[in-house]
Amino acid sequence: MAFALYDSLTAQKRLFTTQTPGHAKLYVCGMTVYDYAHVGHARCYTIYDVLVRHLRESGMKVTYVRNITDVEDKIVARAKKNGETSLALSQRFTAMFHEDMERLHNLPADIEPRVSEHIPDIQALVQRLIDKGAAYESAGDVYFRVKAFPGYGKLSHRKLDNLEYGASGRTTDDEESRKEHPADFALWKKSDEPNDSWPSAFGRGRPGWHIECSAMAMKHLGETFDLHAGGLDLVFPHHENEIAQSEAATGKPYANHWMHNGFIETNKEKMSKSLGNFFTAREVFNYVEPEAVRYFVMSVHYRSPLNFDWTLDAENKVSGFPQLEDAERRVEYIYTTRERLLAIPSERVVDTIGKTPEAIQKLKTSLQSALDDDLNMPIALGAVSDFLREVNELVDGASRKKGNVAGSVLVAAKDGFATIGRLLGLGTEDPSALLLRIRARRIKARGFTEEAVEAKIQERIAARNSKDFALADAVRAELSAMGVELMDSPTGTTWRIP
RNA sequence: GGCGCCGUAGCCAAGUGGUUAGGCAACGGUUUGCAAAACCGUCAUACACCGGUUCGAAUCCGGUCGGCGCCUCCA
Repeated sequence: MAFALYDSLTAQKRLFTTQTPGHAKLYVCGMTVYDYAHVGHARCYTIYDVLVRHLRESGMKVTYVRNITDVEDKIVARAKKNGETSLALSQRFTAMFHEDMERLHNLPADIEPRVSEHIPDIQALVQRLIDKGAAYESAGDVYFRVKAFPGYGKLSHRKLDNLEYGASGRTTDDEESRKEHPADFALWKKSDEPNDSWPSAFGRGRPGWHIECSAMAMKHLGETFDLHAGGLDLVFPHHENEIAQSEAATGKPYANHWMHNGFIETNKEKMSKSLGNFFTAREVFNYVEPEAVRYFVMSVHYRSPLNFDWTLDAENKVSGFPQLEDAERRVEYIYTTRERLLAIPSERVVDTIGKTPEAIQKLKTSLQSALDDDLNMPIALGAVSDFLREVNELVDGASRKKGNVAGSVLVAAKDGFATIGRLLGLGTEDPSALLLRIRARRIKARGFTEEAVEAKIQERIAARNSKDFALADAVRAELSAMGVELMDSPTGTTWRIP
């Protein structure tokens, strides 16, 4: 395996290597659980899911650590507002997060450390930094001394002198006055929130904003591990600070490879909580299959921005998501094709070794080489398209008069779907269940019932049986106006909503 | 002010020194009582603009225009 992956630290694509041969240790920054996962989170964790799947398919053992940030100001604030404890709030949203991930077909992380369960580790790391002179106490807070770490800025490729302090307008003068240098950042914050602060050698308080990831990553993966990943917005300051505090503490390299995914954008703006221009994943799941979101995410390279729009109805209510609907049609194509393949009757399968079409034969190689090249999922989807076309062609061949398919080719096609499922997490559900679910949702959205459609179809069948094609066509036109498309086949009439 | 990213056919989107990306839409065909689905073909000698390097540039270099991100909340 030769997996080339863009590394944010060296700003170039380079071979992904592991410290322990055959064992990849990954840390992905997880969610702060005070709200539902939004579409941006869906993108991010789907990308890293494909990364993990790809490494495993390549024969690697993978330890995938993705934390849950359950100690944070926003959680405290939201819990207070709701009149509940931070723990109750964060546990609820952690469960929701897991649910969303499962619906997206994202595999669970191997280890999912929570900040609340690592307070002693965090405190020990802070103490270690104080002991080394890389951190200092100031009015009950503890700050990291950026001047103590010469490599500060190496990830985000910026120099300390060039930072425009307070550019975000979020720091307070009060806090600034407690720091030696404006770029110094808090490792421990003085606090006496009843359920959200802990006693420590440096006074009662809670962890700062970046220290938790360093503590948890090093605890579960060691002081140096293979890959650290997260959204592009974490490069600075979050990951920069993680490097600083970790390497200052250990004197060793922290992560050997850094990977960052691009944003979801809407109206050419980053989708973010602060701009309020976001949709939660589960809101979107009401309009399309979660797998359509997965497909959508994979349709663009992971470092590029991904544009996301929605349409509004006459009452200014959200009526749909065009890109996701396109993606859903592709997902339907995957399932329709698999359904057709599985429906080939056994008498059409001949017990011979046939010539397997190239796109079926080479599917796995194509997918792996696409992913080996900086996790190029659009190329992988291109290979999937080629594969599906060939599968349809062989299904067509098998259903023609006197047509058949060689058993070996059928096996290869089925294997192809299994590979797509394992590697990309697509096409793994029961085809007819999924297709019927989509249809049911769409007919409902159009304001009709399945029963009404079925009744019309019966009407048309009667007309056809009596060779009244004018009436049959009239019914077809009527259904077409309702958005229903009929498909006549030797085994009966089926319908769909395109 | 500093750092960085992007601009590819009607649309989405790969590629990034010479060789088919892929998808959607549209149109033509095979098939069908008519359709749909599926498949085949066309659209496609496209790469923001201006210079330069090169036998050869969408790709490298310089500049211009347009869009975006980060510079202590974000995935």
